[in-house]
Amino acid sequence: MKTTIKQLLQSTDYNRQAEAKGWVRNRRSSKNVNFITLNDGSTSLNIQIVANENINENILKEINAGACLHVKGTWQASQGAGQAGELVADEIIILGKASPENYPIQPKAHSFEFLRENAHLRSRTTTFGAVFRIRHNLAFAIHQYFHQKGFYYWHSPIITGSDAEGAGQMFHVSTLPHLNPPLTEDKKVDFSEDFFGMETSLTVSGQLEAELGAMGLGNVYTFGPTFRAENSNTSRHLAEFWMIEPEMAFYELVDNMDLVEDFLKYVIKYALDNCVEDLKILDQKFKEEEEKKKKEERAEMGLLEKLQFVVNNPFERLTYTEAVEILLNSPAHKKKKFQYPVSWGVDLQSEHERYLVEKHFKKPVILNNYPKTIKAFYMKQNEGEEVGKETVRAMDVLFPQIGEIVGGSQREEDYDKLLARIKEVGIDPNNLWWYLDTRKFGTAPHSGFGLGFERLVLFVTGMGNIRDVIPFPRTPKNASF
RNA sequence: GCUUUUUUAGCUCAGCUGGUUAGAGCACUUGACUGUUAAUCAGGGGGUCCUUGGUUCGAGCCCAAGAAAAAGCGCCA
Repeated sequence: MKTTIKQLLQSTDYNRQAEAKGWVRNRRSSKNVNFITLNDGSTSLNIQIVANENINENILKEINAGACLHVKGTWQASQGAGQAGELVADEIIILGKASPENYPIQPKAHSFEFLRENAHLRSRTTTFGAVFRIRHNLAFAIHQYFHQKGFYYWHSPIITGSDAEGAGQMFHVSTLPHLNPPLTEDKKVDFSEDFFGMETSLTVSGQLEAELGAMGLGNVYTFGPTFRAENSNTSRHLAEFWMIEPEMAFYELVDNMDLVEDFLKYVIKYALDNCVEDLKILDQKFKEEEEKKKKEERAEMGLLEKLQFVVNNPFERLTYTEAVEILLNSPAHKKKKFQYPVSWGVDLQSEHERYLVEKHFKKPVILNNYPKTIKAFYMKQNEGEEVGKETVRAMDVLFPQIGEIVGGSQREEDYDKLLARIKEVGIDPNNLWWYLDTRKFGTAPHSGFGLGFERLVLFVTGMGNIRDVIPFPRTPKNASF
């Protein structure tokens, strides 16, 4: 097995033979000595290779940024100041050349837009190396958290025949010919001729299937790709993203809120404990980006400070009704600063959520018990409420800068109420017979939530655009790589 | 999808009121330099000014249409 640069850098066992393989970040030369900065992705830190006269000049010429090297030499304490150890090369083998005139990644700061257009190479940069290592660690922490809690990883299908949740426009999945597909008698596409014998799409949510799992296994979670064909052009939306959806039998809304808070704190703490080097790099990058902004638009905390704060402070919990009260009494409302008017019953806009999180409470907020009319059909209806003021047991977790990071609810377990609500919103109950069956046979109170994985990564890395926290982003008009 | 902004060298950008041969830093290249840290110093090469059409004696600059990108909004995770 190969030794990584991370392992070598941790070693103080000097004056021994060692090897390193990686990609050249930079080469500096003077008359008798060359210094090569090499990185293999195992850590954000680079290793310094010292190449003396014994290395052939023709080989040195091919050691340009981007080239891949295998270096054999002596690991020794560094004579220079920037690093503890350095690898003095006896032999350098060029595994892969990189033409210096064409290789796009230079040893300098590039814009995120440029690197997005070079997404196939951006994992070789310091920032993106850090982002993707943190992304991995967060994914691992999520699995570890649920595993420790006795949850089962439940694989909900990616191709689905149900268009029930109404979470967004769906991508169709079909093997029928685009031109002249088979038609039914009333001139519609005849999906009975299609691969699955029915109209199918990519999933917009694994929740309904997760509920089925929870009704047998108790506590389950999904963690998989999710697809929404919405023409959303923002720094917080992707057409293909990864979502975590735990679903728990015998959880009431308050248990759901307890879980989501504990869960978010756990995974953020995991990153703080296990991604120190990478977070320091991003903390620095965050500082630089903030300095470009106007003073009034700058964040109050640095990245590391913000993550510590979230881990160490309780989230604010309040009902939708209380939130509306706060908004109505806010100076922003009185001075008519809100673009969208607030009143009980309207869906809160980004500006309202931001006001609550960033101005009023200055901490993560869990909003709960929303009006029934603005939430999905499967949410549990509260009882004994005034007509026109009915609420459901929904909860959204709002984070500073990100907005809604989690949406969840206690589910309606009453068969009659659920069926009535399904009909009310215009869904054909026949399409959801399997979902309704869980309420028919041994129904149980249960709850769950959905976490947008990239929004979590966005928050933890402090990056500004969700397209920069997934290796190959899919957005409207972009499916390259 | 809507609003605003942007598009000039490989990258990041400047380009005045429309006026001769479009500039800078970095990168690249050649050379110098006894240990550098995005090394430094000196020389050199490098342009479909996003596209199409228009106005004008003359357009990187003005007008129109289109494309792409970014920020904000909507939809949401």
